[in-house]
Amino acid sequence: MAKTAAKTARGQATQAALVRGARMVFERDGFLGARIADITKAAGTALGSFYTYFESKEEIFDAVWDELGEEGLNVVSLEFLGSEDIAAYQRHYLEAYQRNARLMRVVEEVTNINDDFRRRRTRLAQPALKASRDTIVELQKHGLVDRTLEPVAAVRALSSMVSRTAYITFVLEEEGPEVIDGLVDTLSLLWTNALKSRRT
Amino acid sequence: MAKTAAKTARGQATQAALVRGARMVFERDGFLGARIADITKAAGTALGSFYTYFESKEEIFDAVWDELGEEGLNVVSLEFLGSEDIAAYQRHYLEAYQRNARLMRVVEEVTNINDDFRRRRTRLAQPALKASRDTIVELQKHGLVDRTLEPVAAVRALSSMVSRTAYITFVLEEEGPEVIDGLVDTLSLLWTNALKSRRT
Amino acid sequence: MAKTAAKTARGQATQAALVRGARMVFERDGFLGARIADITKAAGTALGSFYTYFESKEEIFDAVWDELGEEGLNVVSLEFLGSEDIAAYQRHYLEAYQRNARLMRVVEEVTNINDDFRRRRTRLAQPALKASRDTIVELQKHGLVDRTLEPVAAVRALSSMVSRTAYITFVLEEEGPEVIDGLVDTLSLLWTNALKSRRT
Amino acid sequence: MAKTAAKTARGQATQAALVRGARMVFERDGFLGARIADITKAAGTALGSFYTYFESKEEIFDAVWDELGEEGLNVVSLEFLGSEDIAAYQRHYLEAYQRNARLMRVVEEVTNINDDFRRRRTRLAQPALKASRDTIVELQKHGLVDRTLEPVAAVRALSSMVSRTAYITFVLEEEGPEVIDGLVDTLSLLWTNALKSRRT
DNA sequence: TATGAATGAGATTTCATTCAT
DNA sequence: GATGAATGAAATCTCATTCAT
Repeated sequence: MAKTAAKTARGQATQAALVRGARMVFERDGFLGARIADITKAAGTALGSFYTYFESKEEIFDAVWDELGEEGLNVVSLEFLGSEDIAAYQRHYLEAYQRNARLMRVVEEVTNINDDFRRRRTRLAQPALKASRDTIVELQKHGLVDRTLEPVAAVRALSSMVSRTAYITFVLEEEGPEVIDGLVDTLSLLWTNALKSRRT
Repeated sequence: MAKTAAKTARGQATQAALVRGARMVFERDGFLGARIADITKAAGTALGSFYTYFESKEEIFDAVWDELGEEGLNVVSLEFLGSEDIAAYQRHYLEAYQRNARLMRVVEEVTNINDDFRRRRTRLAQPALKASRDTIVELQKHGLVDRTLEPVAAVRALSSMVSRTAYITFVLEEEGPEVIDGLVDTLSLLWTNALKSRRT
Repeated sequence: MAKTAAKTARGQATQAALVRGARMVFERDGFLGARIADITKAAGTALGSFYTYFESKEEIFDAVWDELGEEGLNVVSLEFLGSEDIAAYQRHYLEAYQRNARLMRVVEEVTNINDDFRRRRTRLAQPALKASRDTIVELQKHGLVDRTLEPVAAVRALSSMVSRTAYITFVLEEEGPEVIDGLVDTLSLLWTNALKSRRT
Repeated sequence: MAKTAAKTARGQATQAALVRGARMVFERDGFLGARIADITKAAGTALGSFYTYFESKEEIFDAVWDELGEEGLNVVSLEFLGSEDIAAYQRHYLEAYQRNARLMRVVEEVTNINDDFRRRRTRLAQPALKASRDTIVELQKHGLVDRTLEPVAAVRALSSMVSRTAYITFVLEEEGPEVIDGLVDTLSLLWTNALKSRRT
């Protein structure tokens, strides 16, 4: 993806500084508001050096997003539904979201602006969504989840519920980590209840 | 909002043509992709006429959004929770979303780009959100909704679930109206189950 | 000059309203800052009516300037040099300048922008300047004015002294009528002394 | 003042070329008539390079004016009144004015158009005006200048006389350097006579 | 005559990207 | 590799003037 995989130590340092600077500027100014010149300034490099490592603003955003990828923020998984770790999983997700709220705002911005990024983000989410669906199907077989639910739609609905609530809470309302406990309680309860099969 | 309220019939026709043209161009090219010149071309007016009626692309987008406002797409309400009309309400919402999917994509785009618009949209949603919360509180009093749920968080979560699912289904996946029946079934069930208080 | 000499009473009223409105707007916004639309708004007429009576902003400025012409502000005359009315003449000039200071600022603006207006203004000043020169020459013959002075240069110098001092005082420093007495004293003295022939 | 102080020699050369080009274009077309594109064309740079060094036409005009500042054209000083150098000082001023007549026309244009520039020009003139006033006061103490003259008004009047005469002669009438001798004679005489205290 | 909507030429300004050193 | 100056395409916006009613 990156134009050049920096080979020398000096090169690697410059490239890393650019990614760090880019994250800073994106968080402060948004994607559209960020100018290449701002990024190189924040990185302490010359303007021209940007193009030694990246072809465009989109590409360096991808690099920033990659660094974030390991936080598990790309998708809300339902794989833990059967286990007792549901709450723990949700807490983990919400904490990561809150920590990266500024950047998540930009991720939403770019998703709605750039088709390539949207496709990439969607693609990356596929495996987790498929696993979630399989989990639902499995639980339906065992009568632990309502059998009238359409599995794919249910996955979309529940992961939307969690991710969008995180967006509203941490991006729009800019709440801090102190609200997480309450959120976990409410979301876990809704999630569990929503799926649980009823014996009339 | 509009710079000038056209006084003559001719003026009103031009203004209306511009709003119509703007909607067309926004749907086709997105907000950022739309150029003023494209809008006037679509409206069949001279470039300068745009500025007779609007001060900026933002302002004409507001006008387009106003026309959409009556569709009830600004917020998912929970006021019908207690009644038997839940499914009907959801069907109505989803049908409107599907009909306006192209524009809803742009609404999301602008929301993530323009702080003024975001604030305006959020402000408009407040009354419905408050009414939804009151409904939840009321139902909790009567034991019809789980009392351990935090009402505000629950409203956010459930309305997020519906609106975001609509976004994924009709904007990202570009599904047609034929999927609405199945969606209504699944969403109603999840929504009802999620909140229903359990005796055990 | 004016496109149309309004013939009907109604037309004359409109034309007069336009000139009045133009003066107001010129004083408030300057020549460049004045837009035709501002002028018609101030005059209470429709935009299009402007072009019934005037061909351009320059032309209506000429009309405003004409109205001012009778104030004798176009040139500082030295014709009263020989008489005892020097101070009275200067007082009259300074009072008129102070009364019309806002417009005189605009006159200077237009003079430096528009060659046609500059030529017209210069042309209008010629007779008074010639008369002033003749007066000087006459007084030199009688030994009342220093004979080594070059008459044309002297006229330029002394009328400049008065008009420019008025500009600095009333336009730049925005002084009120209360400073006129002191100014008249100083300017009269300088003027008289400057020219008076010396016996030594 | 300038947006960027060019760091490399190449940059400094470009910046200097722009200022040179601007002066050329201003002299030829006036301030309003000058387009940024004309300036860059005259400088032999790309349009965009203008904005590397200047934010606006006003700012580059300031730079041109700065270069002119050293000519002493900003204000007519009366500090040499007491000495025998009066004529020499006036000659120096008039020669500089004649040399820069084309630009002085534009300076007057901008002064009447742009409030910021007017303020800046006025501010720069203050020290010399104060020194001139002090000189007058001093000479009055020694009985060398008429004591009934108001010093500030006298300074305004006499410097106006010289600067405005220069404007009329070199800008409006476009006279060449050959008229300077005559002018110096007349202006020196007027100036000296005007102030000289009379015993009678 | 009066009205006010329509027109479009023209200038400014931004900033991603290239390139010479 | 690093530097930062140079480039120019592209889009916005203004407003004098025209024109249909």
